[in-house]
Formats: sequence, structure tokens, C-alpha cells
Amino acid sequence: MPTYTPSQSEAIACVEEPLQIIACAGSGKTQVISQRIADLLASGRAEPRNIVAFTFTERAAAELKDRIVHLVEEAGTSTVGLAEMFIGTMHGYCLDLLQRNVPETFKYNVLTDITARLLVDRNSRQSGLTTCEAVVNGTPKKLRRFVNSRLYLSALGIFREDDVDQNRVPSSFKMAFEAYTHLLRTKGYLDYTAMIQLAVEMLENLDPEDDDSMAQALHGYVRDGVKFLVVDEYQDVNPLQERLIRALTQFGANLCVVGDDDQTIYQWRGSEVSNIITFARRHASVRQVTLDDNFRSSRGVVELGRSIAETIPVGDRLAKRMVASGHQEWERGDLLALDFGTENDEVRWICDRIEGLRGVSFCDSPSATPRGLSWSDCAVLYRSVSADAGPLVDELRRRDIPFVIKGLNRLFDSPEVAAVVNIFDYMVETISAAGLRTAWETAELIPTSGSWDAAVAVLDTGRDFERGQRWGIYNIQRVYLDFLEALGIREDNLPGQRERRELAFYQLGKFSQVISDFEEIHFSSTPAEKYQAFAKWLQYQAPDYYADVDDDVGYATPDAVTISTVHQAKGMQWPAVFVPCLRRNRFPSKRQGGLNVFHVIPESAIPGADRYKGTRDDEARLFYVAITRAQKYLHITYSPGAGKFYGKRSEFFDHCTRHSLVSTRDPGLPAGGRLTPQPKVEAAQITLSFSELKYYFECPYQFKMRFLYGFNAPLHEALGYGKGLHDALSEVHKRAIHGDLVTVSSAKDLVDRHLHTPYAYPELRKQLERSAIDAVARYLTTHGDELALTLHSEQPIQVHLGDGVVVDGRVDLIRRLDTDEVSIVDFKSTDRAQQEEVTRDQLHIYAVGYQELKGERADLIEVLNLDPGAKSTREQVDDALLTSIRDRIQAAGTALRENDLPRHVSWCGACESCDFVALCRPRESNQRDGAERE
DNA sequence: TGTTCAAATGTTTTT
DNA sequence: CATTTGAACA
Repeated sequence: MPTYTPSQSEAIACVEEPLQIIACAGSGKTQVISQRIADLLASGRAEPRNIVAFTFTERAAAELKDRIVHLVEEAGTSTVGLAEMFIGTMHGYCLDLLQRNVPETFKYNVLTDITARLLVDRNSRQSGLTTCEAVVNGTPKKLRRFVNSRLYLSALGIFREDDVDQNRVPSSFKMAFEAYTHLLRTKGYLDYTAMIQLAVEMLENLDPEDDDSMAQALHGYVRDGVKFLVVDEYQDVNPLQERLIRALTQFGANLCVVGDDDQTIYQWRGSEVSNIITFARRHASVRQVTLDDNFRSSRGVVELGRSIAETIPVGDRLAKRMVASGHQEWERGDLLALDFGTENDEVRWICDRIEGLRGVSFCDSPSATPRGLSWSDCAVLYRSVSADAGPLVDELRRRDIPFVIKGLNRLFDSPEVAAVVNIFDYMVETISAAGLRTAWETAELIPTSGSWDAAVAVLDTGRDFERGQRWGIYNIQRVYLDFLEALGIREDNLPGQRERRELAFYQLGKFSQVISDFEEIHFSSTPAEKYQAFAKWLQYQAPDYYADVDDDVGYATPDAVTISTVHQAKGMQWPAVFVPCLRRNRFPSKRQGGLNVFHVIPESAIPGADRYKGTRDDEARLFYVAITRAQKYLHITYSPGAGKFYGKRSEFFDHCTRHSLVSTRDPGLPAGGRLTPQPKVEAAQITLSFSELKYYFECPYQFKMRFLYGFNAPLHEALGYGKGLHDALSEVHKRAIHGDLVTVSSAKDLVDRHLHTPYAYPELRKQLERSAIDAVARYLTTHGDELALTLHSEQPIQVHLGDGVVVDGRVDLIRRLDTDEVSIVDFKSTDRAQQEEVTRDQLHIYAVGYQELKGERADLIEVLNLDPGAKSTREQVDDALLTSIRDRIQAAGTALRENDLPRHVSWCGACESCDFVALCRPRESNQRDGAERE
């Protein structure tokens, strides 16, 4: 067990009263929270299911969970049931809460930022967009479709997440809000805010008298289940999230909040610093523990950081005094604040320095043997990557220095995507076939052995909008995939090197995702209009929507310089950090022109509205975060930017030059010999869902196409049928667990509640509804008397493989048979065909998960097919398979980390059912799935 | 130190 | 196209 400082130990041990941990940068707070939770489990004070921990990102959650599991294993505490501990985001928690406990919401789909905006624009009136008014200089103006939808959505966000004074909000906005809410409900959507909002409303109104069995269960779950709540990054909690925290602790759960007010950098997203500042005043007998030992950085970095934080008025900060307690030595010349005459000088110097630091000796920990610094030990942090990082990127390219950049990956800027966009310009006849061909030639996307004419023929057929009545046949995704297929495009027959071809395929895959986003909202528009709208959207809207796509293909961590915004660097550290472009008006950043949310919701209606605009002190906190990312070498630089707005030095830059530990002239590179550059290796956390893993087992290359490149199968008109059945049965089983046994007469009611088939035409919808009712009735008839033996429904389970690989999933049903055997059940319906061995694998993974959950083996696995006359299977859990499956998951993790995801050597059963064979190899049989194509 | 006006500007991002 | 900056002027 690691040794802890007295204050760390105090925090770990405090489990009786409300605890506030004030954690300075680099103070090891994740370790402290992990240890505290591990100790709670070891002492028997809490079962895993009594613990809920919130983080702000999935990544942080994965890391926290991994640490806890390690500590629990080290301590020799049982890991049984660990899957029932919730460690994740508030959004994840609320979504889960709703979708497991509130039957009405089982069928809801989640809107992303992109699909929400598409929905608002598509339904510009019904969403309230064009009825909402912005008051500019006293004159109300209606918001406009496309132009103001982003603004409208952010206003809706603030309205729901902040404590907005209803009386000061114009009625036009309130009506618009009602319209939007209504639209979400009728279409069966939850946006990110609605997830939390609905959950909070549920929790705040829990009524022990409620006679609904599900509502009672939810009440019991919160009252008796949640005993310890931990909230990480508490400084970033907004008012709605604070309500969630209150609601979850209303029955006396212990609350522990962890954060650093100096690192509040998301005010403009609603973070309310006062939550953390006044925490002690708002809760009785709070224990406050300050972790002010910074183990990450040298004295120089720590003191410079602290001096920045101390420019914030005392009343707006929690008292703390960060001190350097790590092993990094400060040496004169480590901290530089340099002023350059031109942008080019600045950028060249940064690259020189990065090259010069390579091989410099560095120790990651007091006991570690020194290693030579490498590319990945350097990070360049910008206030705005999109505005300022361009010149550096050019210079790094010129010098062949590897880098990864976050914040400037504009999907639509690549020639590949431009060529793809042209497909749809051709579809709506704004360019000619020749123009299209030129674009594809320019983008080097025409395979060595391809049939261009056949590909264009696909489009010609596709744009004949007189082919049939059903709108579902004018499927954009289908046209796209068919076009690629006709062209004969493969990852290995594109021009260029392996990496270029991989990147090109990645772009094609991402575009498939773009289509899915659009088509989810526009599926049933009249065909011609749908293609028109798509082409227009690609031209005007989409480039900004996809302004920063994730560009890492896979889990491999390259040895490369990181370029990122300060925001994205939060929580990370590097031996050497550069903070360039410290220009006035950029950092601290000022002003925002144009129409803003305050034209829609008056400033006076929002308490602390200032924070949405960003204050100087907010920027100081951001600068503080930037500085404290550095372990040893820190370079703050300035050069005048283009235009006189950015032609002066930032006050933060001047602050640094005045600091005594900072040098303002380049003393040259650190003295001493050079070692071989050795990047720090950190194996990426891999969390796979059961279904992802299933695809991997089916075919690693299919997995890559689907999840790493992002290819999506065409939307199917019957989509939602399988899920509806699942959800209906899930309600049946959940109610059964609470002793509420449903009978055949409820079949219709269940289907009404759960079947959601947004893409079905009326005829099909009726037909699906009938078969769903039949299926549910059939299930209740044949299995009704077994319901009382239900053990778990939609039980979350996990499989942990020691080295950061976690498989996460949910089992449809676990029940006890009258023979007293425990059986794991998976429901199947008219899903895509799946090979039997894959199903067997899948159920054995469940069996492994069950074992981790309960500490006991399941006896049987069953596949219950809900289709009429279909065959169901039941077999014993196979011990050999149970053991081997763990090894195979482990191997999958290794393969993912190494990006070794090959296709099968020859055509096989997996190819038969693969949605993307066409992009992989020639089809064995020439016939395609006729039904889907009409 | 305050007022006026022309010129220049368009961040940051998780779920 | 609304807002903010910074210089010119009072």
C-alpha cells in the first residue's frame, strides 16, 4: 500500500460526516478517493452497490474504477459484486436510472448535440425555435432556422440547468421551451440535459405512498441503496447537478466532494464555483481536508502556479497553500517566459526546444531509473487551438516531428470528405458526373481496380425518385455503401501508404456516421427533399458540426507531441509544457460579439450570469491549469498575432516575466548528457461493451470498421422492434422481482408503452405492433408461471481482466429454474442472423460476469427466441469455455492496443452476416439481401 | 478620467 | 451584426 500524507490519510479515513476534499493540482486526489472507496469496501461499511461516484468524463471514470479494482485486489477484499458499484458520469447515472426504473423512458433515444440541432432545425416551428424571440436593443426578433439553432439550444440548456428566475423570462421563450419539451416527448428523445432533469424531478418527488411497484422500487433503491456518494471535480457542478446530488443524499447518504476551486474552467457551461466555496456552510458538521502537497511539479512550477491563483480575490477562493512535495528539482532555466518578434520565430523556437529536449534525462518517480525524454513528453497548450495552432502545425510537419492535435480536426476539410460530399451534389444535380470524378481523382480515392461507371450508375438509380412509394427505400446510407461497393473500394487497394489508406478509410467511416446522424432525424422526408436537404446541410451546417472529430484510430498511444487546448489538458501532466501565444485579448480571452443567449434569456433572470461570459479570474484559473500541467520544464511564450487586437502581450505573460523563478532569456538547453529517448508507456484503458466484444469475436476487422472507423449499417424500417420486445419483457421481469406478476392480458399495454418504431411506415408499424403483442403474449403464456423465479432483469455485469481491460454489459434475464439451477437467458428476435458459436461465446461471457458478480457459477445458458415457431436452446455452462473466454478477451485487449485487427483469411460465416463485407472482399454469392432493397 | 466612435472581431466542450 | 476594444478627444 502506498504511504499517505497525514491529510491524505485523514481524507481516506473520514467516512462519517460530509467530507470536502480540497485538492490542489497534482495532489493525488484520484488515489485518495480510490483508497477511501477501497477501504469502505474492505471494512464492510459498504457493499459495492452502496457506492456511487461521479466523474465528469468517461475517461476519468475508467481510470478511477481501474484504480479501485487494483486497490481492492491488493487488499485481498473480494471483488464479487463490484459491477454494482456505480462509477461514471452523472449523465450515465441518470440515463441508467431512468432506463432501468421508469418504464415510460425505456424506449427513449439519446440526442447528441448534433442530432438535437438537426431535430430543432428540421422541426423549426414545433421545436419552438422560430417562435422564440431574441430582444435586441429593445426590439424582439424571431430566431431563425439554421442560423440561430445553436443559440436556441444553449438557451434551453441554461434555462433547464441553472436556477433561472421564471418571472423574468419572456413568455415567448417559455412557450418555446414547452414546445421543445413536448417535441422530445412525442418523438421519444432525451437530450443530455433532459436525462439529468428528468432523473432529478423523479428523485425529488419520490413518494413512499406511491402504489406503483416500479416507483416503490426506485424509492427503496435510493433510500437503502445509495449510502456513499462521491463527487469528483465538484467545482464544475452546475445548479441542476447540485440538485441531483441533494436528491441522492436526501435519505442520509454520506457525501464526499472533491475539487479545486482554482481549477474551475467550465463556468461558461454553467459550473457554479459557489457550490464548492459554500459547501461547508451549507452542510452541517463538514470535515474539510486540504491536500496542498503537489507531488507532480517542481518548486518553480508550483510557485508560479500559486502566484497566478493568488491574483484572484481572497473572498472568491478557498484558503489553501499549494507546496511542492515531489521529487522534481527546480533549476534556473526550467521556467522560461520568452518574447518573440514574430509568430514564426516563436514557432521555430518551440520546435527547436522540443527537438533539443529529446534525450534529456528525466525521472518519473523518485525511485525510477532516469529515461530520455521523447516526443510524447511535450505538450503545447493553447487557449484556442483553432485560432492559434496553425503555424506550429505547419512547422512540426516541415520538421517531421510527430504530433497529435485535439481541437482542429475538421472532418470536412479533407479532400476525401470533400469528394464524398460531391456524391450528394451529384445526386441533386449541382455537379456533373465529370466533376464528381475529378473530385474523386483529386482525393485519390479511386481504387486501382475499380469500376467508376458502375458506381455512378448506383447514384443514377438512387436519384430517380419515382421508383416507389416507400420513402424508406431512398436510404442515404444504402446509396453511400452501394456506391463504395460498386467502386470496389478496399482499404488495401487505395493509392498510398498503409497509414494514408487507413486514414482515408477512417474518413469514409466517419462520413457514414455523418449520414447516420442526418438520417436519424430526416429518415422520413419526401425523397427528393431529403436529398436536397442533405446536400445543403453538408454544405452549410455539417462542416461546423464536425469541426473536431476524434482522430485517434484505435487505442494505440503514439509517441507524439500533444497539441491541445488548456481545457482538454485538465487532469494531465507532461515533463515539458509550452504555453504559446500569450496575447492580450486571447488569454485572458475577452469579448464575444453577435447575438448571444442573453438576448433570449435576460441576464437578470440568471443568478451569476457573468460566469457564462467568462471573467478575468476565470481566465486566470485556466492559466493556472495550464501551468500546473508541467512537471519540470515550462515555456510561456509570446509573439504578436496578426491584427492589432492580438498585438500586445497578455497580462499573464507579464506576470510570469516578473516572477523571480522565471527566466526571460533563453539559457539554452539543459546541461548534461543525453539518453536514448524513451517514451513513457501507459497502456490505454479499454472498456468494451458486450456487444462490441461480440463483434470483435465475430471478426476483428468488422470491429474496426464499425467502431474505429465508424461505419454504420443503413437504418432499417423495422428498427426498434427488437428493442421494444426486450423492453416490454424487461418491465415484466422487473415487476416480477417486486412480486408484481404480469399476465397475458397486459401484453397490449406493454407493447403500447415500449414499442417505438420511428422509421416504420404506417402499414409496417401496425404489423410490427401485432407481432410484438403476439410475441409478448406467447412469452407470458409459456413462461408466465416461471416469472416468480426471476432473479435479475437487465442485470449489469462486468468482467475485469487485470491490465485495464474491462467488459461491461447487461444480461437480459437471470432466473432460477424449478430444478433450482441458475440460468442466464438471452432474448433473440428477428435480429440479424448470428452464428451459433458467437451466441455461445456471448452467453459464456455473461456467465463469467455473473461469477464476478455473485461469486457463484451459473448452471445453464439459454437462448430464448421470441419469434413464432423459432427454436430456443438451453445448455449447460461449459467450464472449458468459461476459462478460455477470459484468455480470449485478454487477447482482444492486446490486439486492440496494437491495432492488430485483421479480417478473416477467407469467406466465412461471419462474412455472411456482416454489414460491411462489400468494403472488405468480393461477395461469395451474388445475391444480396433482397427484402431490404425493396 | 470619462465619452464617443470607427474598426475589428467571432473561445473554451462534456455528456 | 451586435459587441467590444482602443484611440481620439473632451
